[in-house]
Amino acid sequence: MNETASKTDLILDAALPVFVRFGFRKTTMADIARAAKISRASLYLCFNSKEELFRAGSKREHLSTMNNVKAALDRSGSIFDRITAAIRAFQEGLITPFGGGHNAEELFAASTELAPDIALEARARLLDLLIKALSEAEKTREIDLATLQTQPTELAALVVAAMDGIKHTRGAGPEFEGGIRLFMALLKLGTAPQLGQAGP
Amino acid sequence: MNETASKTDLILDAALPVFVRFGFRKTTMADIARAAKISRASLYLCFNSKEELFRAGSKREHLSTMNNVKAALDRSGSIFDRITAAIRAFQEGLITPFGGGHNAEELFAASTELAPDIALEARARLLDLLIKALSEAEKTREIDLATLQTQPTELAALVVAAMDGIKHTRGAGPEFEGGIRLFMALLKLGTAPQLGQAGP
DNA sequence: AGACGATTAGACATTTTTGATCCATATGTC
DNA sequence: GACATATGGATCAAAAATGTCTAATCGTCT
Repeated sequence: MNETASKTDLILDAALPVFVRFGFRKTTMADIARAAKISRASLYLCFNSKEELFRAGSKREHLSTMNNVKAALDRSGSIFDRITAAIRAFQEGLITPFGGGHNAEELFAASTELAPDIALEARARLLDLLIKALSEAEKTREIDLATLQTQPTELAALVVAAMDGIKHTRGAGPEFEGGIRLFMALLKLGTAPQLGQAGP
Repeated sequence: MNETASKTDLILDAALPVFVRFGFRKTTMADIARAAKISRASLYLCFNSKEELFRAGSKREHLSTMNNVKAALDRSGSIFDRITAAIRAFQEGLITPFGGGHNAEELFAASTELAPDIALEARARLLDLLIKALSEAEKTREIDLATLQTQPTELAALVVAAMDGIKHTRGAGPEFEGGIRLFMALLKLGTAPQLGQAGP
């Protein structure tokens, strides 16, 4: 099979916990090589720099997370439950693994500084998936956007913004869950289809 | 009160978890200063070097642990229970805090390399306390060393050696507890007073 | 055995970080 | 004001990290 991909994956598997434990700055290529049980020289055969390695890891993590997000939206259930699950997957995939603590901030900073494109692309894709889900829900009359005089694109942006705001102000634990639940309840009320308004 | 002592204690309080988390090598004076919420310059007003700071922390930790060991031996109960508790206190005080993992080894190495006198003195004191406890137990006829044809000093040395060996071969978790329990049972049998042999 | 690619240890120059010191400037305290 | 103490920043030597390179080693294949 593709040996290079498998090799880099093994390295990234070993590197992730090291980055999580020590942060980007305190993690050395020697640390990663030791964790991956290869030599430092071999590390540079797969990745040309520490930054490139980190970017690859960040990309893989984002891809994996976005797959979970998409799966959550594709499952059955109400549009609200699916969006809630998608948001939870997004948060757990990109925040929780960096176990809340001293390193979380430093790692997040490194991510947005060294690989801003990856993080931004993931956000764009999340927005896109939400727009698609909301559009379909509107077509099937599960939700009604006429009351709010809005569109799927605008509403999806609000959802993402709310997610960000809730995460920022509150912590990342059960408080975040509560905030999301409240917001989703609000969304449900605002988009409830008006019975007997379907047509003439 | 003694302001310098209190100040250094505050610094050591802040430094210990940093050392535990990152190990000696990866911990910088800037890290410690940040954790203690003082400036690097102030740090050097209390400790002349990183090594001196580490030694002070190690010494304080050893003192605290040895107090617990002494307390365990001074409590009531059989000599075997008290020795078992003392050994457990010794292990938990100097090993467990360095949460089992990557840093434990590095920290232990730093301790025996940067402050070998402190560790050795603690061991000597442990031996001394055990000798005293065994001597008193012999006086009160709780144990009988005649069967083994030995003395408190020799027996205490064996206890320490066994503790070391068990810790070294087995891990530090419940396996250590089992090993100690077995050894103490052996010790109990070997030192059981011979009934009706007290004297003419 | 010999050839081959992959992997490695190790030396290396360069850049970055850290340890440690110093000073000029706050920040209170008497 | 006089005094002690804390701080940020400049500074310099020492240590460590990055990234490159070469020679040696290893395993595999024929």
